[in-house]
Amino acid sequence: MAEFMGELRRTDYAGTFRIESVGKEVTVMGWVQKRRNLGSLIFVDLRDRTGIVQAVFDQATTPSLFEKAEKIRSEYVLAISGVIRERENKTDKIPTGAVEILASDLKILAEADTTPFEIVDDTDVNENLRLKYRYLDLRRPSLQNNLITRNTITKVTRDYLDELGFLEIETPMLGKSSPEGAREYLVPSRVHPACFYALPQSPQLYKQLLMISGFDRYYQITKCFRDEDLRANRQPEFTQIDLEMSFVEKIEDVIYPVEGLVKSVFKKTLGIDYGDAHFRQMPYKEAMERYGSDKPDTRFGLELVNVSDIAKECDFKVFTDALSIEGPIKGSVRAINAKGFASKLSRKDIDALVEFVKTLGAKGLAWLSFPEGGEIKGSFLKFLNEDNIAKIKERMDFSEGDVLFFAADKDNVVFNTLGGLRLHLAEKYSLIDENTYDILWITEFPMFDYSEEEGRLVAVHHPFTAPMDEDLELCETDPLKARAKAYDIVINGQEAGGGSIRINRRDIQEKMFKILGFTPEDTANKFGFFVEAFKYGAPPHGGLALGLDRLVMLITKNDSIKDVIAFPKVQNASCLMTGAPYLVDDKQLDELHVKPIVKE
RNA sequence: GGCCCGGUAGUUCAGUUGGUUAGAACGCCAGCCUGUCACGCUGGAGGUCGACGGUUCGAACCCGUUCCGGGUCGCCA
Repeated sequence: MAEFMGELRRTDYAGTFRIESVGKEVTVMGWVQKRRNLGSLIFVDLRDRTGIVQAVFDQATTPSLFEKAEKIRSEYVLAISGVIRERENKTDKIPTGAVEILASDLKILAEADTTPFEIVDDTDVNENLRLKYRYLDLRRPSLQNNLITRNTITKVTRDYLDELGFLEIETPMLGKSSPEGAREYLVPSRVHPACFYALPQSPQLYKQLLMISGFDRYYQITKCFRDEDLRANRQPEFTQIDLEMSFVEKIEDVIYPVEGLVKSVFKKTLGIDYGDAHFRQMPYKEAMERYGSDKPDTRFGLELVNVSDIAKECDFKVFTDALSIEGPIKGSVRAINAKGFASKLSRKDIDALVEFVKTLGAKGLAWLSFPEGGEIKGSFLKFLNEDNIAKIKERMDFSEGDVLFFAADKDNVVFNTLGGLRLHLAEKYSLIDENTYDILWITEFPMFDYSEEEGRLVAVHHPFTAPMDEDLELCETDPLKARAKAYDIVINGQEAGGGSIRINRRDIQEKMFKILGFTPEDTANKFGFFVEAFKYGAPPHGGLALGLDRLVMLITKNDSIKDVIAFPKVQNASCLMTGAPYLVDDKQLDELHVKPIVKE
């Protein structure tokens, strides 16, 4: 039977004892990691969030206590009192391995059924089961440490931003649906039939309004919601470190303080000191052309090279067709050189890569292989003449041992294909040094993108993003070439955050709405209160949001966002532990004016 | 919505011409054991082979459907 704590109170955490602790009278409380019963000597490993300490129960000296200890099983909750003494046999497997507690009192605070899986750090238990019993999975030290690191990061963030005069201000969870952007979670209103709140995709509008209110520097560590499909690094509810600053105009006005924050986080969590140098900035165009991605992983090569001019001279229809594509997005032929891969890639491997790129939207992948001491071979060699090959060799630095991959299509498809291929190759052939952090800014994003689906221009960032001063005119004359004062911070090929300088001049804002095809009526409907606010004195402002979960993931070197969130959801946005979302009573639906689904 | 992968004791897995009573390891239970720390030794319990249907004398295995989960593409201003 479980007992009360009585007079016992914890004096120390289990993981804190060292050889210096010898002689100390202590009381520890925690869970049983392991019990080893040797007959008339019992060892109990007691675990709390700081670590494990061994307690000893000796039948010869404390027979009644020993009898009680015989009942102990894994994951029982115990209070153990005793004196710290040096171990006869020390171990360096745990930090407390030089000492142990000679138990003089024991209280069984809670018994425990056998857990559905063993609580050990290096587990290969199925994730579903662990998520169903998330509270048990969270007992594992690695997950505890992830959440402890997460706490360190938010603490450092608050300290750092507070130091710079930022105010933490909360904004509503129940807001108004805004039509652009990600799909929103909606909450039906009881008192307003047929009306819905939307959970925020981000506090974007509110934080800009706070600037208009004069709060000057705002931040918030807040939940955001997006009703889109999940990925390894994407959850339906996630946390952003969201900030906004007034009286900023250049991107550096925002970027530099954020760099300071990121550096502070890396220093306090990993001890990595980035010094005073700024993170490097790479224009969007360069990122796309060199890496085929706006979130490039620059820890390895395999860079893209434009070979359109050479391809134009070939008789290869795939190339010439791609190059004759007309429309807002032009076609191109680009290639990457997998240096030294000729011996690594069999014909079968290459065929697999061709299949792989088809999942990225490519129609195919042309290739040339130059084996050591052999002849060049490849999928379209017969369409190349001597001159073509010579030019390719020179442009691509193509020599013995190399394999070239060519993609020919619209630019966006080519970038996606080769960008995806280079990541795939890097991962498959371990080209990345996992112990380094590569941090850079991507800048000069385009203002607009052409949506084939809607047949119009759409804002790449959002409609309140300021254009670069020198591109103001381009917005009207050649909008797809206009660049924005927008920036993303990219860490190890992951978008860790992004933001922009906002438009605060009404004339420019109106121009943007016009280019996006919003009529004054549209504008009033979609952003009425927001646009109106700008009439009453909006300071120049800008900001950014960092994805806290992704930041914690990167710093704790986890591949899955679930590992850094206490109670995450699975791919279909359900929670395996609680069963959410679930059916509700018809009565509840009725109150909310929502009709139950009638099953046929 | 598309594509790929997975589902067999509590857990991780094995299980081929389709053929007795479906195995192993760990965990669990019991007994023995005073220096273990992956304790050891002996014994034991534990299975709707995800579900449904079909083929067959006979299905964990073959076929179909379906459910659950993972990854990814679309999507994510």
